[in-house]
Amino acid sequence: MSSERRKPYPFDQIEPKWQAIWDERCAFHAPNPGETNFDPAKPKFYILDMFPYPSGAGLHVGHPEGYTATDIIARYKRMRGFSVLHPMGWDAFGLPAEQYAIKSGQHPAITTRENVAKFKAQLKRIGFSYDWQREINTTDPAYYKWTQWIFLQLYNSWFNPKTNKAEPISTYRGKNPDGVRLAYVADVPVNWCPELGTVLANEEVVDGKSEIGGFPVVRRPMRQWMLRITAYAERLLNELEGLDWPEGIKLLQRNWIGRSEGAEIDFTVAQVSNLQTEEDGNLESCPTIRVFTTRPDTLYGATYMVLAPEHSLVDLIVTEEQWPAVREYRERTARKSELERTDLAKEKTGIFTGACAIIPVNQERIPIWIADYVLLGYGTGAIMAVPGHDERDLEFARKFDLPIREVVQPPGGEDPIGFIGDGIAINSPIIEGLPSAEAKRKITSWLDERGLGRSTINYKLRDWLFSRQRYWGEPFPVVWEDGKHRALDESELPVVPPPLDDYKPTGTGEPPLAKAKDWIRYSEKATREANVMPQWAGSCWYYLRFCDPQNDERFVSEEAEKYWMGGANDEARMTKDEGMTKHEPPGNSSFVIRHSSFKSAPGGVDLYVGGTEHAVLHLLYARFWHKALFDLGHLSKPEPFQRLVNQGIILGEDNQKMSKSRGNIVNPDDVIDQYGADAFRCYEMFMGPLEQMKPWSMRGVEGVARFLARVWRLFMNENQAGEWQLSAAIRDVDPDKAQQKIVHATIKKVTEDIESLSFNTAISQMMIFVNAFTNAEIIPLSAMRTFLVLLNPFAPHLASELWEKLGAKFSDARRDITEQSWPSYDERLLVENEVEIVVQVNGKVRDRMRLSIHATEAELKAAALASPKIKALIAGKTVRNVIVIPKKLVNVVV
RNA sequence: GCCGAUGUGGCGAAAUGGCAGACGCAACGGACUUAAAAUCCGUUGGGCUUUAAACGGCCCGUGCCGGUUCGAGUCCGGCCAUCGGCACCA
Repeated sequence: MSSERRKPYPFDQIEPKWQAIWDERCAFHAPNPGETNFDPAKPKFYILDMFPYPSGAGLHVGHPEGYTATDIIARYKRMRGFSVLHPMGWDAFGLPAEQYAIKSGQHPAITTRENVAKFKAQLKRIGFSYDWQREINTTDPAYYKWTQWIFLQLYNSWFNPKTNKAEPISTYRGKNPDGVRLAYVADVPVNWCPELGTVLANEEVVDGKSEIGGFPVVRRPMRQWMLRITAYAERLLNELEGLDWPEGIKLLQRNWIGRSEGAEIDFTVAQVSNLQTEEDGNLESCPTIRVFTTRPDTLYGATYMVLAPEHSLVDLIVTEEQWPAVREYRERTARKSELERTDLAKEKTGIFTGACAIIPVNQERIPIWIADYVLLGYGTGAIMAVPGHDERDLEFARKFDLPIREVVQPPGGEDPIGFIGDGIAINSPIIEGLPSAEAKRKITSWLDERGLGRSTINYKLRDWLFSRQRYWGEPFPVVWEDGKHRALDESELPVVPPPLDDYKPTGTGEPPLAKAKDWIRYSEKATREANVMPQWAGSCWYYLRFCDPQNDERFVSEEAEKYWMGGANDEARMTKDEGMTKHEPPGNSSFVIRHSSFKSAPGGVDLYVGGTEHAVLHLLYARFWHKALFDLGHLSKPEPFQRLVNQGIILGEDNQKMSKSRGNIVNPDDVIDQYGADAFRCYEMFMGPLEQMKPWSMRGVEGVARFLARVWRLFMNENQAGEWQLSAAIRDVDPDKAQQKIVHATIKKVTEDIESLSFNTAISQMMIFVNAFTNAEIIPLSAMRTFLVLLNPFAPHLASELWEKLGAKFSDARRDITEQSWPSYDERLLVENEVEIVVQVNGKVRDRMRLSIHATEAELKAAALASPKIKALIAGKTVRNVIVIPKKLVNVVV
């Protein structure tokens, strides 16, 4: 462009100016207890964004969506007298920096530093009111020292089933403490990704390929660090209840945890050819196979049994003649990658072992098969197959021509074969004629009495695979000596990884750190653990560190934790919000801050905003760590995040997901260059409901920018010389009645809409306000001041500047707008004397009339029936009913 | 297959069971201007109709079908479509 287009208002000067002022004054620093300026009378409010991974690509418009929402609330809450904790940091360990290091040889720390600087500059440009003194970085040794410390807490504790909580390992009385630690070592079949040279967690594998990069993944057994999250399955499930999270997210977590009630049943193996060689002289005690089932009432319907191919008893029971086929099958399944296993899910495969099992209730013999549709990791890795009442078993039985037996009579009289619901037990002597629920109970206790089974609860949730064969992550504070692991002492933290000449994976599964020969050697006898922690580790507890980010004595001081994450302040917060008008949109309860729940709120962070992609993993892992630390007495509440809100994805202008390949990515910097940060913020919020997916539109940004320019021109005129000066129309006079009304209506609407996170409609109301004043000859100062305060959370630079301009002319100005308190409204000023009443005939609007709001039902009815239009419509018909809704409408039914 | 979310003008959307489409975009018309941009004012769901023109009047309309109700975008039942998650979990 040859000549720069004139800006509709000078945002390019205003915005950097105020950002510099805020920075210089540390305007948004939240003091901790004990710090000067700390005001114990103020209730706290902890509002948190999911901190980003600072990628080389920089910020995209999706990031600031949630960040803008939280910034509005943070600014609003401050103006309502809260002490607001609103921090930002960097989740900076991760693969991209490491892969760049592999290519360039540059240490990932350098890449990370550059990317962080870029992200931070971009965020600052948007004018977010973060407390930058609390900035943290997961790759900073001062930070990950405490990540390692938390690992030590897990390592040094166990889950006591009697107390249902974690306790120091010293309270464990058993023989094998290493078998019960919350952090333990196990040889597990893992998802090995040869391309990345690392192991991936199940959830990092999508369709048999790595989530990052899309490389093929195969199963391979390896020694790994695991975290015993399964010990917390029950609590992670039950304690969801007290959280103000979207129901959908809670459901996702419930399904992920996957609790199911059922029974374990022991089956004796009937023919054991190899037993003699395996266990000499102990022929009497035949092995038993334990199965898990949710339908013990279908025990009589079991016609065969299936073990997972990797099941340890397979070797023991397989017969001589079946041995080659079984071995071949096992090798074939082991070779299958995850991808093939899911792809081939359509067709069931399996092989007979030659052995038989005995049904404990009737001594009947059934064949034992192995098949990969039975998973080793779930239940006992073995099932009793009831093809009559299970789809998978039915498919398998039909393919291999195994018998099918009916043992449940469906209630509706449909075909029992393939019926999987509850019905009446048939062909089942012990429970004959009982409904399924009762039959389950009876047969389970029958088995229990005879030591043949027991009721059990199973979870889909698996223990957390916690080690990675990478460089750019937290090293474990662990050494190995004589094949045994040993934790380092707290005093040896942080364990800092050495720089390497070459960050390439070794390809053998050995982590890159193994190359650092000097570092690995811990002492004469001991060597360091060479694995590192996964990226989740740092993000599992960052919200705690924000409470006290510089502490080098503790991961967070007790006092700070208690204040920001604790409940001591709940009362005060409630009182503070009493008297505020709230409306609860029905069926949308997740939108509303439920102040009534504060008293018993289990969570510490008051509002946590981020994307749905973290619905299970991050949120579940963080809850797990939080509970363990809570059990060990380090935290005051059992849950980390009281209220959770997910922002929706922002699509490109073409309604497609933004991506490089589609070329539809919108860069926030470009938007801000052209329209300013305030317009960018307001547009992000004006697009639609926060939680909804919605497409970007540059035209839409323009519209919002136009609104802000109208705000500017409401206050400012251009003089002959083309300079902006405060409008002479603004005078210190009382607003008239109509103006009064719109001021208070706007306070009410904006306040309620911020509380319910309906930012789009709050902005609409402010547009209505501005439209109403645009052509006023005299603009009352007080109305403008109120308006600027309402606008401030949304467009803080513009509001600050105009507030300052008003202050320069009118001596009543008191400090910056950020220090003003939020206005309250007077409901009485919103009430009109007269109101329009709609008159309907059979539910259709036929007339309207203006009546006093005090008109009685009888008066309304009379007025409606007296209307000429209505008279004409109901002429010759009998009025059957008249419904009167005071202040609203009259419906005449004929 | 299972679970969840969503479906309203040309577009983004709004609507405690009570006037569907607030607010914004786009479009069109007007004012200002030598002109354009910017700005300001107005019109704008579809169809039919009265009229010289205007004012008006009527019908239809919130994915589809049904129900509850004086009254349904909203509540209930059944379907369809799109998006997201899970996927042999016994």
